[in-house]
Amino acid sequence: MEEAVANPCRCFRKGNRRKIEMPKSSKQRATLIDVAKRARVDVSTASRVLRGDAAQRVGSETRDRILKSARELEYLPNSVARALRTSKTHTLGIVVPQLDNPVFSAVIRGAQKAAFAEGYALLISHREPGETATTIANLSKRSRVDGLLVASLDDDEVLRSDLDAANVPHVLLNRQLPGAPYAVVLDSREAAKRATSHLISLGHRRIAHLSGRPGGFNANERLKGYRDALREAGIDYDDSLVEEAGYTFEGGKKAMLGLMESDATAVMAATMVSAAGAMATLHEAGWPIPERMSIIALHDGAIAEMLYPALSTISMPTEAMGRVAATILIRLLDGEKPDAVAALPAGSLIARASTGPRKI
Amino acid sequence: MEEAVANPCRCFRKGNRRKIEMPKSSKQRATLIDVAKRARVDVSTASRVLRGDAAQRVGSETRDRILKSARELEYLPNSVARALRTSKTHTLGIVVPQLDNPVFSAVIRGAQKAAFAEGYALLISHREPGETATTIANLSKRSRVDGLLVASLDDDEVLRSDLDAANVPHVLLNRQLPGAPYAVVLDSREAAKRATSHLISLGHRRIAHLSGRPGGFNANERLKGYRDALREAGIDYDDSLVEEAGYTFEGGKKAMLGLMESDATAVMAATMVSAAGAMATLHEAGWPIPERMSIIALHDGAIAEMLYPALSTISMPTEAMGRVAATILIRLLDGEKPDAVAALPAGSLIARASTGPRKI
DNA sequence: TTGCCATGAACAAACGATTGTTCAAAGGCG
DNA sequence: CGCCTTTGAACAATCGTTTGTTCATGGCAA
Repeated sequence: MEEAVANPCRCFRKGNRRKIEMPKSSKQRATLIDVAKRARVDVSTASRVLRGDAAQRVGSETRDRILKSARELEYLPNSVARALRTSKTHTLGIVVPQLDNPVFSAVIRGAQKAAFAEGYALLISHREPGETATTIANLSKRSRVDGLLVASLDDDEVLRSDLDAANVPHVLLNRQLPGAPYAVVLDSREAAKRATSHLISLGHRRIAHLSGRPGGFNANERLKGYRDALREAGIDYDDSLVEEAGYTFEGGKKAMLGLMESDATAVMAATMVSAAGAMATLHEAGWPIPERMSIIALHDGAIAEMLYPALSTISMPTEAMGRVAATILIRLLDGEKPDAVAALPAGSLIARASTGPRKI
Repeated sequence: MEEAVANPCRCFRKGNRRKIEMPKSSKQRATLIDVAKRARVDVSTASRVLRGDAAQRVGSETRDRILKSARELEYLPNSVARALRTSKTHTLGIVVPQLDNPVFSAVIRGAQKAAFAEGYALLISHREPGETATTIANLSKRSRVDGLLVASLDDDEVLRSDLDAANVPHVLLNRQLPGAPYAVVLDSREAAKRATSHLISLGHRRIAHLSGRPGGFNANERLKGYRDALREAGIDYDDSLVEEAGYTFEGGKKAMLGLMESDATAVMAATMVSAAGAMATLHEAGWPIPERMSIIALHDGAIAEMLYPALSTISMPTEAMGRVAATILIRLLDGEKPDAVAALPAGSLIARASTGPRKI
């Protein structure tokens, strides 16, 4: 019944194709076949010319005819057909745990730019914390993406098994995982050290740390940097000054509540968002920043300027991380053997109003 | 004959396939051919069963064999091949002007969820302000996406011609464009009215407005809502109190500078980001918020809580906008005729600390 | 018993590109 | 002047699905 409706179209198109040179209603995209037909060559020849196949020699006159024909028809290769034949989609997937965190926005932006520049598209997959592995696996198993850029706050084992199931080339973002070879990491340790040193140089001695996910790769690195700075300054490490805040506003708020019981005069937060939470708590309690409590965070971004007082930070090349990760992944897909781990240096101190000399 | 010599690889694989049931190194994904072979049916039959083709009757025994085979082989259809055959990629593209704006993050999240739920993937394209039309066109012309979700701050003509060039179904986000039928819009007018009314109810009479891109669809709507509220309260409209701030932090900062010359006691900002800029200026000048200047913004989000004082807002269903837009687009692609414009109601007032009674 | 129709499944042709192989003509060499 | 090597371009198979058609079979009515 519907068949009767659906059928004539095909037949019409077919017949039309064979008889008339340009049957397509200009709305219809031109295919390689159209180009070849118009240039009076075989599609294989047209393909080789348009792809710039060096192995095959083509007469310059023929070449010109094909090029001209393609230009006139505004030919653009159909990437689906190409993908099927070559089994490369020229699409990268990026998996992020939260979309509203400015850090991830920057990573996505960087990845997008690099991918685009290399002729790749970027598929985005927002993976809710509790969501199952299907997200990652689905993208790859149905061969929608050639490779994956993965940012995850999940436990090692969970992530590990997800990636195994996906069985697709991948580059980890700011994280290392035993068995997952490729990663781009920021020098969080050095950044944490610089942040802490800044506070020390302002005269602070009792410096607290709002840590990320305890046991996580980054949390450990940052803790190391924090201790490095203390050690260099001859300050004893006191683990009661380290409070878990995760990477959320709420986490920062709660953690700061605990820290206000201590004698800390300054805080080094793992990320801007948790720093913002800490500042909210301080405001509520009426503690002046930085007079009563200095605060500095890792990562820089627009919101650092929006906070009051403006947040001092150690900038981190997050956009570059996205860019580099995408580039590495593409190299990998091209069969090259890039370095397994790309370490990006920490950025510099951006001293704003949230840090000041110790007053008490 | 020569084939045997020249083509060893291919032949080997072919022969192998025919003899052994599961030649693939388990790393290799199973294809429909494998499933059919294992179930001893033709691939067309397998296809019809697995896709649930109602038009074709299949013996229940045969059906079971195919289903079982697919299960055992962990068959997942190759979406590229399917896309080639059906010319539907089951991929949506989303174009956004800025990735770090929390409003767009929310839209993307919503779109992602809805798309995913319908079996679509989401391709993201960050379109830098000055960037040429190629972004939009490239996604569609190479048939990578079936349709586009478009958020743009560009001028009507620019956007118009970009979309024309792309020639692909699209849904506009929070914007209407003559000639572009489908759009999801937020009720900015009502939101602006509510925000302004809130300030009026606090006793303010001289209320300034930080507007968006003047002449833009949203800026106009918001201005209307602002004037609606003033009119209802019997307050005269004074266009010297309307200052352009765009949608940026810097814009908000500058605009507030101008407003401080006026006798305004409250500000209604078009967006959180420009409100944050305005607050920064006030802080710099030492004007207490809300004592000397109340401020409220449209759209709610995490940063409203991070600002100091916490920003009062009229929440807007931005995530829903993404969700609805994706849903409409998919309906459209399914050949349905959804309503051209989906208007989402404004959210409610979230009164925080940045607005207070008029003091002077 | 013959003929016909429904049923269930195989056949085969696309979708638009890439790429290994073959083939005809032209050119060089002995 | 004929043979053999280049050179340039066509031929054809294939990627994994979908879907219009055809074909064999068995059951039923005439």
